[in-house]
Amino acid sequence: MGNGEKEEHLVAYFQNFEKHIVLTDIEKEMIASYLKFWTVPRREVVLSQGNKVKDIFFVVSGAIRAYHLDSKGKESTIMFAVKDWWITDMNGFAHQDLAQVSLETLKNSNLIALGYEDFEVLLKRVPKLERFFRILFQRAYIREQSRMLRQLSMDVSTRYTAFVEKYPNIMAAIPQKQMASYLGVTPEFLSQV
Amino acid sequence: MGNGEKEEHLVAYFQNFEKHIVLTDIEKEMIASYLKFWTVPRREVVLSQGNKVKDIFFVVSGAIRAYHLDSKGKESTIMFAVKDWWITDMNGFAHQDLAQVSLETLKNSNLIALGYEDFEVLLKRVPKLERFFRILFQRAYIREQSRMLRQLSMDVSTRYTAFVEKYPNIMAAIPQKQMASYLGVTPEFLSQV
DNA sequence: TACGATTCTTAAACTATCTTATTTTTATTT
DNA sequence: AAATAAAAATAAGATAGTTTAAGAATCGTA
Repeated sequence: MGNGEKEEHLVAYFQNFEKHIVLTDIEKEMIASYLKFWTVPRREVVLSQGNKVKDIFFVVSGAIRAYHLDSKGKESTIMFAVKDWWITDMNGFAHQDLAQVSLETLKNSNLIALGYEDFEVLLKRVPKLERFFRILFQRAYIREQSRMLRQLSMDVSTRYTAFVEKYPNIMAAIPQKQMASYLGVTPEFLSQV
Repeated sequence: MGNGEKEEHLVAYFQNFEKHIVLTDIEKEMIASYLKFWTVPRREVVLSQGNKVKDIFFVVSGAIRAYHLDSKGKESTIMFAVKDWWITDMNGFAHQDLAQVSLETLKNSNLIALGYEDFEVLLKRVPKLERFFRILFQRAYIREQSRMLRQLSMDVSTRYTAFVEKYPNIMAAIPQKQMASYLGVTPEFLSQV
């Protein structure tokens, strides 16, 4: 990847921060020095269930899915991330534990990775980032809670419709099979619905 | 409520902050000046679905349940909070929207309430709090994501066992009926399990 | 401590969703 | 463009969870 391309990706990265906080050029430089730029082909696993979680990823372009594989081989999709989303196994990342999910690209993707130690260092050196991630996690929490509410109170077809309305761009990026494992039903049943 | 009692509750409040950050006496005083001390009897609704969400609550003692009521009258329990937990309708609170859930005490409870405007002001005046709430929401996000994983990948009895192991103290505080509406099954079925 | 209200249990009939298997359609690679 | 692999649709029998209803146990308040 050329340097010009990296610059482009950095712009997207900082635009994301600047939705909630204002960074000086010096702060941006400092942050940039910790980042890793990944170019990943379609269907590649960037984090494997059972392994230590090293990084949190920002999706510059492409799409990623987080899924869990249980002992019977059943897949459960925990999350999708497209352009401008952050994703990792948050439990493993925050507590430096093993991953409960795998992360796999759905398309050729450009990611920006930030290691756990570097994340912690950056929060200390650029305290403004605490605010950014406070808002990010607050929103993530709200999203998950809303999802659980839909899961408990709506039937499959209503849940499907709600998801499509809320995230049309994600919808477009994924096969129905994975949608089913996100909604908690079999692909065969979703197909009928 | 006497002033000595309020002092006691404040101690619990600040001990909670001090799990993640260190506050000076001046900061504590400033924070305290924004707080509201509520004493609420059992089975009282402190936030009603459809109303504006004014406060975020810290549970000093007692227990609270957050539940949603759908058009068919079916209850879905979104969350329980016992001693030392924070609770509100986070979506309504953060976006100053209407509540999607009601909050009801399960026992006589002592709560500390913080209004939305005051919450925002405090984050500006005591920026350390951004770190505290970043960690709080990060953990809340992890919790919700783990719950969804259990919901998708485990059957009812495994989910029940997992919950009891994870939150034995919450378990003790709630009727099985409400547990069922948290797990997403009927009380009759949970009873068989 | 006793009354009324709430919660828990049990059971039978019912329904939504799952499983498995087969066919058709759509993507991806050669 | 053909060949191959993956995904979606369809259908029938199996199962997990629901509904309804009635009796037993427990809890909270008088």
